[in-house]
Amino acid sequence: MSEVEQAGDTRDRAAGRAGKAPSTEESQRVFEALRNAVLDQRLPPGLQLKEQALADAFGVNRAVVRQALARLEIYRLVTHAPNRGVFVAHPSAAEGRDLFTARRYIEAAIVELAVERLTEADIARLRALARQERQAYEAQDVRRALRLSVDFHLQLADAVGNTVLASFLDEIVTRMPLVVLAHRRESPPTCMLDDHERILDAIAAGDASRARALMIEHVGHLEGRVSLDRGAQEGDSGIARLLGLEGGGP
Amino acid sequence: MSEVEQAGDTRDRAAGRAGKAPSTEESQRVFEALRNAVLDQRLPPGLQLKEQALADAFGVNRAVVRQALARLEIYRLVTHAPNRGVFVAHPSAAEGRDLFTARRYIEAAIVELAVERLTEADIARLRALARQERQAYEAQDVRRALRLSVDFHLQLADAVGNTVLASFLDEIVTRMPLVVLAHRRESPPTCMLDDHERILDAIAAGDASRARALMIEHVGHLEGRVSLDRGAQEGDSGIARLLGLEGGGP
DNA sequence: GACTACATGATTGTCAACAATTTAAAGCGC
DNA sequence: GCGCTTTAAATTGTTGACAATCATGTAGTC
Repeated sequence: MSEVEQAGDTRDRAAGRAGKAPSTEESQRVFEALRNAVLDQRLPPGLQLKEQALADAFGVNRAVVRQALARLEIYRLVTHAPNRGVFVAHPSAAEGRDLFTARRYIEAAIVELAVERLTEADIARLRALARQERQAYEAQDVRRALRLSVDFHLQLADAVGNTVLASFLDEIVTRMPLVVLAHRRESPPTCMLDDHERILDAIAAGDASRARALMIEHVGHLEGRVSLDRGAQEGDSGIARLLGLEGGGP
Repeated sequence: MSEVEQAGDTRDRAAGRAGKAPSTEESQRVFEALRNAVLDQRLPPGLQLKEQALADAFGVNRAVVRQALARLEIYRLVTHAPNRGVFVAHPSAAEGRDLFTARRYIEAAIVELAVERLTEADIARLRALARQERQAYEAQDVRRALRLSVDFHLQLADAVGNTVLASFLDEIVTRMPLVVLAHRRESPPTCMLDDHERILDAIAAGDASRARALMIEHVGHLEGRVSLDRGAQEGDSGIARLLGLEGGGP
């Protein structure tokens, strides 16, 4: 298995944690495909997902697609307008803020538990992952780096062993890409090349409060990449964004 | 159904937070009915939920029931065995521990935010709720008290205003009754008559760390009502419990 | 008597056709 | 040309029937 499949592997395991449900197996396949598309930011917010088109594309029945879409809706990845169809979600700024706030608490809890529960093997594995990620960044392969970054967070949660917290984090990171797409700012990314490795250092050293502080700071770096200012572009239907009319201050 | 509908009001609002999805409206109804049944501990873990029977009972199509069951599965309220059916979930001791651990972190986060964000009106409303709950306890109406207790936690999360954390707490408290059913211990309930009111006092006083400590202690009281000892009855199929053969030490 | 093989009944999974609703466009009067 | 009504296409929502799978009970054999 090459590197791409390797990343895909961990992602499927992560998906398995949040939405274990092997429902009908077919709908599971469709669900994960769409979910991965969201994670890779291939689906623009607001896009309509038509049942028949998806059924044809996946070679399945409309009922199967319907079930997959229903699950996507529960994870807030799509919104369902009765009698009109389902559309890729367009999270509001408020929703984005809530997600980041929740993420800070969840990730803080995870690193706190990580200090107690992680084995040497876990740390070694995560270190390798973080190294791969930094190499990808240095090689300008942003796509792969982003993927590895997500995998790092999910695998850390996985290693801690709390299935509930892991599923919560999984839901959060799955919804994040849509927030980024909807509220991206063109400012340069804040320095966060070795955030993950420094967090691992603190965990390995058994320094819970430092690990916690570093993780919260790290989430802050991520949040810096989007603009979720209160009242900025609240409640618009997205047409302004689609036409590139955003960014104008009040 | 007088009482049921009464409590159903606040409960439905809580459900609306977690699973907004008005999918087909019909399946929403079925979903909430089953969810409320779990919350009231009317469904014994392990019970099979047959599609046709539910469809007849609710006067809807099997497809509608199917959709509702799929959502219940995502919330881990039921487990789905392919080609065999869905059964009321039977959470393991490990799952119960994970739920309580996660709950401590989530509730701690909520009270921390509550100190900053709650208005006087919020606190007054919650105080009234807590008082009702204590009166119910004193009147020996355990059922109603339990219901009001759940409502207190959900409404507190609601008042804080973070939809993500609120939905996480909602999922946790919804799954709790099954844990209690599966791992109840007959020990007397620890004193927690005025836990909620004391937490409110700390919040009103702006004492975040005290509110946090009280909430964590409160969750500890709740956890004391079940026995989730490691390795106690791990992985059994539930037959021992059904026959009343549990409780024998190793 | 215990175990295996088989037949039966029940339940879930899949599917295509039909009905209801909405969106878009064409037609028409002003 | 503009606005309203009517018509048509496209899409979602619903229903029932059919196929696949599994549990149960029965007969047969060692």
